[in-house]
Amino acid sequence: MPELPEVETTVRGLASVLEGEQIARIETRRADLRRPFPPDLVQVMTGATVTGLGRRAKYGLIHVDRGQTLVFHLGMSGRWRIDPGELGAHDHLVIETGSGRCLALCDPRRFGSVDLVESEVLAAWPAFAALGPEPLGDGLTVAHLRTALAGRGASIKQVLLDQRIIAGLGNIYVCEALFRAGIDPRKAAGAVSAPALKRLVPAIREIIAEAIEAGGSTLRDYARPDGELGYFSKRFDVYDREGQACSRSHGPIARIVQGGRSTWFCPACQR
DNA sequence: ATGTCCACCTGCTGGC
DNA sequence: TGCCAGCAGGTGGACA
Repeated sequence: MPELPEVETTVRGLASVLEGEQIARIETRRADLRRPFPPDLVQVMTGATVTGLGRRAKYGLIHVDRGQTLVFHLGMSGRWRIDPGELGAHDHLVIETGSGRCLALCDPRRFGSVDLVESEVLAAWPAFAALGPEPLGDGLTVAHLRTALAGRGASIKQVLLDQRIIAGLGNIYVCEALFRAGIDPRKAAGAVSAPALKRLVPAIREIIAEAIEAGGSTLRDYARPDGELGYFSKRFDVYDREGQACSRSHGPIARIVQGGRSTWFCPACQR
């Protein structure tokens, strides 16, 4: 699943196909993903011109000239296939452009979603209204984290997965950022020291920026929309590396479960 | 409010 | 070889 860097990579891939293009045809091939497709999706999008692409947190945005924005989320297993040729069982939404290009939203687990939102009030859309700052934006500061984490007894790992604190971090990049900042993922969020928060902010920015630069990560079922592989997965320090040697301390990477999800970290480096 | 658990769904991997 | 348990990038609802 796509975290922020994978969604950003996806959006850039889609932009190269959709920007300025007319949507000649759009087809839903089942009734729902996580939620039903919007009932007016086909009517609104057919014949519309794409005015721009965007991203907020892990959501991709396709703006059209009818004051509406198609908002998609890739869930755990979603990806867009560009000019797929033959459609498969998990290609649930298909878009054809005026110049004959084809896009298929493929999502085997169907944890993703597609919504239609009025572009003017996008920021007030319920799923967006509560989101925290973007990791690469001006809003992610030590002061913000200090306030947002104050008094929180849950582990820093779990709290950083909360999209209201920072928008767009997922399991991979939280693990990687905590490693880079040298913070024990089990530590209560409110007990993380000021110097540690000062390391955490640039650690998050760097990880996310490097991952976008590398074109996202490639795991079990993620690929860039153009079919090329992302290279960031080769650079993980801790994610999915249980038992392997830490690049810094050379001690073994540990795996624990927090909130039902795996956390990988180096017990020697992260305190 | 905060924290914890679990459901949603399919596919892959590793152990027996 | 085959089967089955366990696990996977996220979100959000139900509970204490």
